[in-house]
Amino acid sequence: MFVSFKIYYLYHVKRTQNIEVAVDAIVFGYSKEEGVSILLIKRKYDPFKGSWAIPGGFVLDHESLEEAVERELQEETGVKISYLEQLYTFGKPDRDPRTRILSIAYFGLVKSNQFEKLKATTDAEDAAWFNFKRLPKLAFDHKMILNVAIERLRGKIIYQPIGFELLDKKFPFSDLEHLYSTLLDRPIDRRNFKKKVMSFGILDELDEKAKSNGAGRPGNLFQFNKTTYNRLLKNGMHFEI
Amino acid sequence: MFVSFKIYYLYHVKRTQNIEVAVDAIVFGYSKEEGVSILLIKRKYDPFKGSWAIPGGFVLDHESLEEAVERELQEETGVKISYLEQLYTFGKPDRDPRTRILSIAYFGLVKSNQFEKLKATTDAEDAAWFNFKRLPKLAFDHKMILNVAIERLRGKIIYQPIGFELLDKKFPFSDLEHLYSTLLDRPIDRRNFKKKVMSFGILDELDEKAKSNGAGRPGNLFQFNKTTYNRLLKNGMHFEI
DNA sequence: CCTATTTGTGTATTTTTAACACAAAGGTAA
DNA sequence: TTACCTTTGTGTTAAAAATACACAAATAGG
Repeated sequence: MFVSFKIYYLYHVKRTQNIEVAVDAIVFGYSKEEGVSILLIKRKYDPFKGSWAIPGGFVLDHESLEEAVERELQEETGVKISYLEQLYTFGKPDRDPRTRILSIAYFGLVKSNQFEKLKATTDAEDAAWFNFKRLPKLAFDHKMILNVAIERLRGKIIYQPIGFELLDKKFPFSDLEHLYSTLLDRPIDRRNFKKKVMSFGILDELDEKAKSNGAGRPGNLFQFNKTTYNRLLKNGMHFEI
Repeated sequence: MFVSFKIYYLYHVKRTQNIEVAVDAIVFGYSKEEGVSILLIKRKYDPFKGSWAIPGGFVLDHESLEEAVERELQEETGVKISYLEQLYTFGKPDRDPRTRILSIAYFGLVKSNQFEKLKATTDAEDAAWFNFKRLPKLAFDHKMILNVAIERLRGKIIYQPIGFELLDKKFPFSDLEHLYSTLLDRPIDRRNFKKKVMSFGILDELDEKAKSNGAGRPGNLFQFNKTTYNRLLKNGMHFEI
């Protein structure tokens, strides 16, 4: 009788709910050759063993959601991100076949240099980048989550200068142009685009020339100036491509 | 021994986490007299007993997050919303003094006619509207949550026609103008504003005149045409004030 | 019927966006 | 070393959109 009460207490009073809390991280990377890509892991365990999935995992009791994201990403892929923001919380009761799992999805960007570095570790058989237009079949409701993430990235680069988080610290202007063109899926007029971007005054043009990558006239390298950006932002500047 | 195992199983295997899941609803209402207002409840129990707070509560195992929001709103305030979208998930480990509570905040709008109707029920001693610029002291981290919600509403009415969800089905044009002016906190040129809004073709001008509210020339009533809006949206129309 | 209040309406100016083409720099291969 | 290929850099003009601005007409109330 006492035992039953104890179990009842733990199960129904202290824990009235049966919902587990997880985070997922949709991480975008970019290179001129590979285009915009998303980081996925191959699931090592059931359900969906062997399927590709968005990296993520359960939140520990003491850590913040952002800490959970960075820990899981480190464990599963070894990747360090340069930009992170919350995307959306997916909470349908039956989105996981085992038990109810609530997932707070985050949306991350990695710099071009991190793009190649990938380390497969314990939790995942494999981790790899997939071009965002050629994604494999995905576990759970991850396909839908990715669509939300892609829409968010697409919408966001228009009115916030987060595209720079996908490039190296120093980059040729054409990389930025190519990134926007790929993501927005439309051609971009080089002159008009440059005119507009430079008009914000948040890009420093360096004296260094970009490396020669085969053929073509080498261009100057540029660098995003976050300090200037923040200052201008305070003064009411409005970034919009 | 068997008993310990059972408890261990329930507590540590089936339930490795100690996080409770709640939803909160930031509900906006509007009337020309009262301006943009937010629906709050007075807490009946500790912690923060007697403080004003955002309505919300724990998610039941079987219900979706949206269902939880609507149920809690019904229980606590009796208000029915006309627009609901997810706002943000607040997950800091210590945001509630009792135990870790994750809150998925939603953002809702009610039509002007619902604005007055308020019913205080069991869970809250009281429920009331507060002008969004004159908010009382709030429980938990609710102040911060409200700020996020206000920013979201402000940002959103610019590029999505959700302002109509705050008005009656039929409204005089000046109501819309006043709503935008209040929310964006800047004067609006009546002629330019009307020119732009009407250019989208999503407002039907009715033959009825608005009631006389004291003095002034009565104007026509207008009505948001959602069907037309959805059709135009598909054809690539871009709403932006 | 006079006054106060609110609605309705058009044009001119400025600003922003969009369209558009050719010369210069370097790499590579003949 | 030269000819060719690829890529970068640059300015003007036309069209579209945003902004600034003022007065007459309709009603309510005194």
